[in-house]
Amino acid sequence: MKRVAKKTITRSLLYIRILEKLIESGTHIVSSKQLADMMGLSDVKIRKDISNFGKVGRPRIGYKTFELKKILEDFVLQNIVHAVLFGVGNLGSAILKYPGFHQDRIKIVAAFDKDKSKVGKKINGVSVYSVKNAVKIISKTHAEIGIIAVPEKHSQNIADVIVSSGVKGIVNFSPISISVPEKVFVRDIDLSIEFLSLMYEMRHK
Amino acid sequence: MKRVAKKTITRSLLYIRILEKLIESGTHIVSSKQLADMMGLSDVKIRKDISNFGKVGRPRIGYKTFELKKILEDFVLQNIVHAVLFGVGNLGSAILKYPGFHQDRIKIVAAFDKDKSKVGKKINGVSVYSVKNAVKIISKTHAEIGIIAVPEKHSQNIADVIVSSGVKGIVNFSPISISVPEKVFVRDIDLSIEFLSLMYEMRHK
DNA sequence: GTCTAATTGTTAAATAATTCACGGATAAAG
DNA sequence: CTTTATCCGTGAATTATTTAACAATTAGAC
Repeated sequence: MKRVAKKTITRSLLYIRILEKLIESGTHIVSSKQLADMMGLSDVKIRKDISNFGKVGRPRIGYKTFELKKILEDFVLQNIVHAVLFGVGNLGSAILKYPGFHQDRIKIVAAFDKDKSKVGKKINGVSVYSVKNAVKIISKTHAEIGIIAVPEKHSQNIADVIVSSGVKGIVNFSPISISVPEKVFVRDIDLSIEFLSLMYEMRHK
Repeated sequence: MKRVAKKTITRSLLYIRILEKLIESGTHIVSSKQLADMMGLSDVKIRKDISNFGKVGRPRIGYKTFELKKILEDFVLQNIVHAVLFGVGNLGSAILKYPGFHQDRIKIVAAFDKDKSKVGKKINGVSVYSVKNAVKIISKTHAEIGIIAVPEKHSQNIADVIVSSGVKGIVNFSPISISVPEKVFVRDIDLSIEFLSLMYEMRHK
């Protein structure tokens, strides 16, 4: 199978989401231009992206929303993703309650915190456990992704715990780069950097 | 002035943060290799990035931490960034309390919510106002960035408010693309997409 | 002072992503 | 049945980014 560009993958996930909305609203056909307008992209980029997955559109008509969604899903999604969260502070709690995960295909199956007063509680239906039990619970829940939302000074420590549990994917919200074995993939979500780089862009264009 | 690559900018912001830590810990000199190890990058990429801003290192020695930080700051940062937040729900509250903004150069100067029970309160020192007063307060506080953390169905509406207030930068946390005039810059932070694209990467490498 | 090893800075090559240009398909009109 | 306007798919060109290769510099050893 041909290698698909990373950016094509993330855009395809967005296409799927828009297609879901279109289908829900009863739209059966959509053109690349219409999709482009909805997403603020160029139509040719959308056609190019889709072309990675076969010839699915019809000239003079467009794409069948349901069919296109199905094809994109087959290529870029798999089953529901199970994740565990480390750190039930302000950010961690917000993540547990984030509504986007429900409609989408992400399920947080357990949360961990050092704070004993939080352990044993449930937040948005997710139980909070002691970090000590993390490895055991991760293997029991078949979690595939670990989320780091602990204070910066504990991030590397938690990363080590996640790695030792065998999980191969980490979403890191702390503003520090964690070091992990090569086979473990990390996504850094760094709020400050987003703001500051946006500011740079605003100044320089 | 020569155009600097977008990715170089975001990495430079990370360099600044690491340099701050090094300076704080009393480190005066650092090599590109050391920086690279700390950040999980290649040393040549770091030298290439820095070379955009002049010849600042010394062969056989490395970079003076303070000097390098100063030079990077001069190029990629400006004064403190003032932002306003729309939506004081779970995510919005977490953003208001996010500790990374304090050390870094971002200050949230006001928050807005539709919910009357929230208006008038202060969260982490930031006052919550009615959305009706947004334009007025934005101009008074000289905010440069608007943050959208409202439920998806109100995102476009809030984006319009932000645009009408003259703000030229938006950080959008809602999982929907907002449409704004060309002169307004948007950063989408989409949690679901991060998880799902990470999952794709894990499967395909 | 000379040599050596380490480290920067830079040009060139390779890779990745986007945009352009246009051929091909086809629905709809007449 | 023919024409026409529209929309998809794609190879080529362009632009952006990373990686490789190596020349230049210099601190430190002797």
